Amino acid sequence: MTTATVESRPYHHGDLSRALVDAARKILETEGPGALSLRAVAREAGVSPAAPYHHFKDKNELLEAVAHEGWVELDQALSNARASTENPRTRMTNLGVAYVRFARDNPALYRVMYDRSRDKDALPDQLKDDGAYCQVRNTLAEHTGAHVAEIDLELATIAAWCAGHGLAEMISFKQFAPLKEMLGGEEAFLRAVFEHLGMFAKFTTQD
Amino acid sequence: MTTATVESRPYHHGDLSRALVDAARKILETEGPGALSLRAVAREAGVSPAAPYHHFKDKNELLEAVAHEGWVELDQALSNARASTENPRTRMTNLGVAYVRFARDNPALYRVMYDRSRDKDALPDQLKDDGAYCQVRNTLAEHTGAHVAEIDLELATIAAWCAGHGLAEMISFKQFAPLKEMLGGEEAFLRAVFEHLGMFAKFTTQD
DNA sequence: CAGCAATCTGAACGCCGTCAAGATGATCTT
DNA sequence: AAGATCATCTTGACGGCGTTCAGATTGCTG
Repeated sequence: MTTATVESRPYHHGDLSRALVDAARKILETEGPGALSLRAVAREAGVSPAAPYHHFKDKNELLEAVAHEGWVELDQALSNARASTENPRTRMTNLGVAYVRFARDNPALYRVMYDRSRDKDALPDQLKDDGAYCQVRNTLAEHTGAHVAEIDLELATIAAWCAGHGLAEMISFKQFAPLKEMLGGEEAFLRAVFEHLGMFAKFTTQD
Repeated sequence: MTTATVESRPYHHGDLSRALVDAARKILETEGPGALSLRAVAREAGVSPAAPYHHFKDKNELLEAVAHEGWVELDQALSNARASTENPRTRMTNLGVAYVRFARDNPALYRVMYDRSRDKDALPDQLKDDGAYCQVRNTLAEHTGAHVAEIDLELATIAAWCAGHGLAEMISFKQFAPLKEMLGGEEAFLRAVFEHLGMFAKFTTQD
């Protein structure tokens, strides 16, 4: 038996680490973060409650693996958004929309990603090197040109990131439903909020 | 015996609801959200694990009471910030700084507040009537004058709120430490990020 | 094939949220 | 003042949780 996608070692199970992360993500999607217990993950993967401990130090480490996958996929979403936009004037807003849409489409995953970050008081390191955060900064740099100080670029990126995160966490709030309808849908609402931030255009004329 | 601050009825305990909320907040402050169990709260209040159920339907309802207190205190913090600033040019930024400072000074409480909101997909209703959210909108209205459409005002308020929330959740991230130091402290960093949003000034010249 | 190390199981510990049944004691009626 | 009533609190229990550990199982190495 033991037919499975072999990554590095075909163990008893095949590749239990992989299966556990998949099981966790399935539970997250279908039942939400509240139902994600280590025992439930093990159950979903068809394995005893203690088995995960041979692959992850504890529950937290499993969740970090899940969160890592989330960040990778967010990277890709932003890359796609950036590549698919020609007009530089709307590129930044499109990036923001793509960010929020990722969070809206994967709410439980997004929550796990930030819960891990908050517990560590740090975003994943790769974000700053070549990840999603860097995509925002580069797009911002394209838009503003070369006459902008490094520190201003950094601060504007942080500001944009914060706005995106805030909107991502609030986009589903009931209070915004009438406004969404008035503007013709969630997409339009999103775009409108981003444009009212005015942060990207204003940025260059700051001082 | 039974000497205690009587609110509506002097019960066996005195006022256990009050004591439970206080105990919960104490645990939140001293041990963080992870340590906040209903049993620990009961223990802290010197009462059996089942006692809380005569005052709150379940754990969630107790946390909602805690969150409610948090929103009230956030209201007050924003009121104070608004009242203490004369210069209308810096009023909006000061409001944002006060918001983030509240979150930084009460991280566990702030987290409970938003966790409850996310579970209900709604901010507390009073926010829209005369609470903190309304303070932001009013300050924004002062700043922009009367020639602004209602919907633009609303969108700008949402944008500001999202930015504040995002920054509140990220302010403690390690990645920002060097930038904080470079700018001369967390306060200056905060102010700089808010100013780079440029959202308030840009708002009037949007379209 | 023998031994070893990696992997998995089963059972246990203490903690959790919650509930039902009973004890306690304040209040209300008469 | 006495007794009934009812909100309040305790005790004890249930199942689920994260985690650990001793032991069974399995694939790899020599």
